Parts: sequence; C-alpha cells; structure tokens
Amino acid sequence: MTKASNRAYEAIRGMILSGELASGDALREEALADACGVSRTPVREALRQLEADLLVRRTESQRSYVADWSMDDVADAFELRAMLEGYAARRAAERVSDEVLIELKDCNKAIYAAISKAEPDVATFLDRNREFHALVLAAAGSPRLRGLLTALIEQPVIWRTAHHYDPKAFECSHSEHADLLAAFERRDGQWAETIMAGHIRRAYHAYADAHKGLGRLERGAA
Amino acid sequence: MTKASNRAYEAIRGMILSGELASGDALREEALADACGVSRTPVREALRQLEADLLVRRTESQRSYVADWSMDDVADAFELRAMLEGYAARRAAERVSDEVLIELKDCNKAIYAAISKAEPDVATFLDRNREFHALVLAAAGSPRLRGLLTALIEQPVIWRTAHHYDPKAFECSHSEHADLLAAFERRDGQWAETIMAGHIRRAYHAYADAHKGLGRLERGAA
DNA sequence: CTGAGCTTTATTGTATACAATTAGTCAAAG
DNA sequence: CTTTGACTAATTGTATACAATAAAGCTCAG
Repeated sequence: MTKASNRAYEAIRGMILSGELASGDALREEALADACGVSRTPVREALRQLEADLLVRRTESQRSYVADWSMDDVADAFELRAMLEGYAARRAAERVSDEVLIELKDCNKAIYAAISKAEPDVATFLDRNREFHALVLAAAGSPRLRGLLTALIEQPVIWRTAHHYDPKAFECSHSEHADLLAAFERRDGQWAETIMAGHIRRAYHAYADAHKGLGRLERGAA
Repeated sequence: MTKASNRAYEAIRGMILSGELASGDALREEALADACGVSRTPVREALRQLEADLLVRRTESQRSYVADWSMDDVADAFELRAMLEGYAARRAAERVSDEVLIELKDCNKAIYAAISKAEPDVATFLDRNREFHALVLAAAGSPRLRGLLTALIEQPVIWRTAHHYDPKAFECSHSEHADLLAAFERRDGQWAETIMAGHIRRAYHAYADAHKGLGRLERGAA
C-alpha cells in the first residue's frame, strides 16, 4: 500500500486494536481523515481493507462500524483457522526446505527465550509466534491459502488471548511448536496437520475459558 | 455496492470473463473509466474488489493486470475448494432444516431437467449448480466460511469447465448431488464431507484432463 | 400521544485537478 | 554492444468540491 493509505490503515487498525475505538463504534470517513492527517480517499481505501480483515463491518447503506464479535463468531473463526492452518502445516511438512526449517527452529528458540524469563516478554512472544505461523504458511506454498488465512489470523481477538495465557500455557505453546518441527523434519504431513489443528484448538479453549458466560466480547485492555 | 462502482465492477468482470481482456493484459484506470462511462474513483474500487476475487492481480508498483492462472494455481484453488466445501457440506448436514432440504431437492431436480434434454441446457445447469452450492454454503451457517469460499467459487476457470463436460459427467454431477442430499437427510456430516470433496475433485480432474499438456490456461470461448 | 410525510442535516459516492511515482526512451560512457 | 544515467511520458495516489443518498428531526393530521 502507498504512503497515505497505509498510514490511515495502520492508524485506524491501531485505534481498533488498542481499544480507542470500541466494538460497534461508527467510523466516519471525515473524522478518521482528520485523525490520520490525510484526506478521505486513502481513508476509504483503508476501510475497505479493514473490512476484508473483518475488523470493520459495513451496513447495507455503506456505513462503517467497528466489528463486534459474538462468542459464536469467535468459535467459528477459530474452527476455520484450525482446519486451514492444519492443512497449511500438512503442506508445509511435505515441502519445507532445510533452510526454512532452521529459521523455524530459531524462531521457536526466540519464543522460548521470551517466555523463560521471570517476567515473560509477552510482546516478543506475540511477535515471534506470529512470525512462526507466517513461516509455516509461507512454506505451505499456496498463495490462495495464504490469502484466506491472513485475514483470519490477524484478528485482534486472537492476539488478545495471550493476555490470558499463564506461564504453563506459554510453555505448552512452545512445546507444540517443537512437536510440529519434529513432524516437519520427518516430512510427516498428517502428523503436522494434527498437531497444528490441536494447537489452534487449545488456543481457542484458553480464550473461551477466560470469557466464560460472556455473550459479547468486552474490550481487551490496551 | 453503489451504482457507478457496481457498474464498473460488472463491466470489468464481464470483460475478463468473456475474453475481451486476456490474461496478463494491463488494466489502466483511465481507460477502464472511459470504457465504463464512470470516473476513475469507482473503477479503483472495482479493481480492489476484483483483486480480492483473484480475477485481477496488482504488482508491487500498484499496477493492475488480468490474473493469469497456471495449472498449478488451478490445482491449488480446486484443492482448497474441495477442503472448504467439504467442510461446508459437513456443517450443512449437521444443521440443515427440512425446508432448505426441500429447496435443495428442487434445485437438483431442475439440474436434472436441464441436462436430460437432447441438447443439454448448459446455462441453466450452471445457474442451478451455482445455486445448489450456494444453498449448501448458506446452510453451513458460518459467515466466515461463506466469505472465504465465495472468492474461490466465483473463479472463471471453474465455470469454464462446464464446457468440457460430456453428458455422462453431467449425469454424474447430478447423481453426486443426490448422494449429498441423502447424507443431509441422515444428518451424516462425515458422509456429506466425503461426497462433496470427491465431487469437487472430480470437477478438477475433468478440467485437468481437458487441458492436459498446457502450461498456461488459454482463454475459454465467450 | 403517535406516526406518516416532509424538511433538514449528516454522511457517503463520484468526478476531477493536481502531486507523486513508476516505466519507458534515448544518449553517452565504458 | 552493453550499461548507466538523466529526462520524458504515462500511470497511479491524494485532495477536494460537489452530487446523491440515507439518517435525524420536525410538523401536523389522526
């Protein structure tokens, strides 16, 4: 994306993810343009992109609002993600190069380092975790799959789950990644798929447990 | 979408699907605007949408071209579709209402009527086939899944395959739909998933056979 | 009160001018 | 003959004005 467009995209996305804009809030193009210091044109483009990311929804009369996710929506998204990312892992296991395998191992080492501290480095964990999954996706070698999954993975709700992780869950995540890499080394697609699907499902249940009884998602702390 | 935007979208999409614009052709905003009788603004929006539909690709320097699909790309898309539409069928089998089941049966009857003639009515077959798959997708009750699959199903390459169907393949398609409905009646998700995945894979192989030895896809007749 | 229909206001859609960027061309140096 | 560089032309990005449309408010009949 180009300069102004990208600026608007990042700015609005940040406002949604940080909680500055709450679920259901109306998004008026002119107000956003002022807030981002650009004109309406790039804001409009950014909104279309955010809509594709499912962070924004549009009414039939073309008005935009911050998307609100019911628990059903979250379950739906996680289930799809488990299936697609499981499939990606299978393909990746069958195609991964030794170089990428090393990258993946390094990445998981960095994750381990981040969570082994007395005070876990959540930001680094999130970044590296994201990188890990992106590497797997790239190794799957399917541009369509990549396109489909990106929108699903970039969901704020998914990244907020990290706030609910306890040290044991961090450890578990790292260990599942290690299992996945073992499957990759043996080029065992079936195994890789099973591990990845379970990995995502675990994340879902961690999320669901932390939000038991809530009909709607409340805003995560910034 | 709004009036001018939609007009541009339909016009450009039509030009691509009809072959007026060939794979790899450059899409210049101003020229398209003139051709559609609108300004560049709605054309730009239409191009973004077509890019999401995978009918258009953009270079890193933001220039747009008609997407060109290699045989690998087609295989990739079909495989994804088989998996996702199989999943949709499983969900649909577990949730479908009696009313929708009747709709599906009617739809498949219409398909049978269209292909039973001495000269098969291909246009009706395509329309009804599309409707059948759309009904299954809707019955799956997952808005995300619906969003993901729509882009994949609307691919021109997929609908062009009908031109390669012989009468036996038409019959086969209808009969597989009937099997799927049997699985739906018994609410057997696993069975439904298997049938649907096979159904899509059969379509893929029909396509692949018809294009053996071609590195790139040539343009289908309008 | 209530609600239908009009009026006003707010918001998005479209066109267009201009700015920024990219691709293409040609010339000179190696 | 190739390559590098500046220059030119073509193309996309952005801002802004105006048009179209949808929401909100208001009036007045019932």
